[in-house]
Amino acid sequence: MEEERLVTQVTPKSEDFSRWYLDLIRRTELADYAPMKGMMVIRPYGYAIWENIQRLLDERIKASGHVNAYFPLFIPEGFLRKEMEHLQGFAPEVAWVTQGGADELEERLAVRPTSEAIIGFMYSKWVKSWRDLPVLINQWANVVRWEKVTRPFLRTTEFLWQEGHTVHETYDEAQAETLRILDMYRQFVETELAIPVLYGRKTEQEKFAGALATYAIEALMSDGKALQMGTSHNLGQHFARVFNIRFEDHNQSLQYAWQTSWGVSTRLIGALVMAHGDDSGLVFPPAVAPFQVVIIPISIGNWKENTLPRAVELRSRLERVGIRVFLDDRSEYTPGWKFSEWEMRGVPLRLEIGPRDVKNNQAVAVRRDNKEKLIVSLDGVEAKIKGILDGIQASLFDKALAFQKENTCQVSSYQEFKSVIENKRGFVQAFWCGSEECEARIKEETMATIRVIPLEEEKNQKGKCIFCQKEAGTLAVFARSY
RNA sequence: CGGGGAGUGGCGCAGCCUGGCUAGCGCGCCUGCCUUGGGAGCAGGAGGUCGUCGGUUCAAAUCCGAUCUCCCCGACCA
Repeated sequence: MEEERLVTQVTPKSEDFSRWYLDLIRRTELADYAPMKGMMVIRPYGYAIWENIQRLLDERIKASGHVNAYFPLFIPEGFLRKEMEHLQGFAPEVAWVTQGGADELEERLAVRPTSEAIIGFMYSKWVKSWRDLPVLINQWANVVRWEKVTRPFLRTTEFLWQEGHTVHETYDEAQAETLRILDMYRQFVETELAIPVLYGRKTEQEKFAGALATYAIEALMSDGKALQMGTSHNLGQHFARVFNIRFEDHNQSLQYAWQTSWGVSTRLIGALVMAHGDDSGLVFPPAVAPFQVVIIPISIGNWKENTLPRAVELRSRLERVGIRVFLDDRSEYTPGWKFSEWEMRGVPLRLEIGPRDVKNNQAVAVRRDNKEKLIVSLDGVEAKIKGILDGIQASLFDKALAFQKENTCQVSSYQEFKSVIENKRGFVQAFWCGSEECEARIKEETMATIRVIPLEEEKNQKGKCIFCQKEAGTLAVFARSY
């Protein structure tokens, strides 16, 4: 009880999840509101997480044969108009540049909401032969979507992301790439962010505007709502046909190319907050935490002479083995204040060093995830800390997985479906006949949408549609979502 | 974009209905002393043209209008 009162500037999570989320983000300095609608500043503590995400994901992107490039921020209106479904999907949220300096532009420029159009145009110039394929390019960029409703990290007018854009000879290759990336995202999110995901195909209603098929990873936040964390699209030949991306194949026949695109965004930071955070604040998995360890010297007596040097030494020992450490040697705050502060900021492991510890050649380690306290000898401390951090990473995932399992259920009647969505939330598996009407009516009546049709469920399933009772071959996963 | 709520020092709020003298309070911040193993104490101090623009009035945080931003609930979305 007393402990929960420590963080007085943040609404408790159990009391009001939405306010907890917003309070926490500002109080811990992940982000702050900018004065323009829907825009935010990602502050250094939040941006550090993005840099870790970038570094770790970029490694995976490159390891799978992709290279980085950069395309223009602006897209001529005519380019967006080429693919009708794409245009219709994005038109309501495109920001336009109509003027350059004092002169009105002849053709207005879209601030990219996504880059398929401009990249499609460039690819048509670069792809001529089967020997040019595959093209495997990724870009790290910002995009702008003029959304009606915004929320820090989850949906902002401008956001940062990576978008991969590939070109292939055949449908099969494009489809293989689409699924390979989906799996890469799954592994990345589960390994580095410690968030378990469901993955599968999106319905026609939910797919990317202009794609043949969209696949996504979806995770459950701790309020029981789902969050789409990444998407991978098989674009088919839609963009190739309108941008004329053609190549001569092995038989000297001219073919339209097959494409994919895929992305994850700064939304992942919001997911970290909502998936792992608790009443004491943020809880970051060590893999992406801005600081993995915070060292707090216990300031008693002439601690600057006796204790601080040991803390400094400990910091360099840990840094030498690649651990991100912050030594909080500020004398204006008490140790107790620092404990709470760094707990709120989600640092995975706290190391306390006081006179007792100096005498015994040890430190007191306190895990953020379970508040467990343990004495760690400074002999071989590097390996021990690494071991603890690995343990935290693993147990955060296990905890989130247990939560996901507890909050996933299969229902067989519409009554049950409505009751679970209304009261317990979480993922709800139910048979669906495949009709858009049933999907739409369910959404209208329950606010739940089909998050994914799990890959392994796509075949060999038989049941009755939860809504219309007709024969259904698809076991879909429904949830209310962000 | 529709419905509702809200903008007052960094944060959380009071004051507004019923206009009036120096715009208050808690936390935070600054200085000093003293403390420091779970958000210490005392003393002194700084900081606000009350979101913005306009109107009414002798006089506006307060009344009226417009506008910007935030939050909640819906329609749209990474």
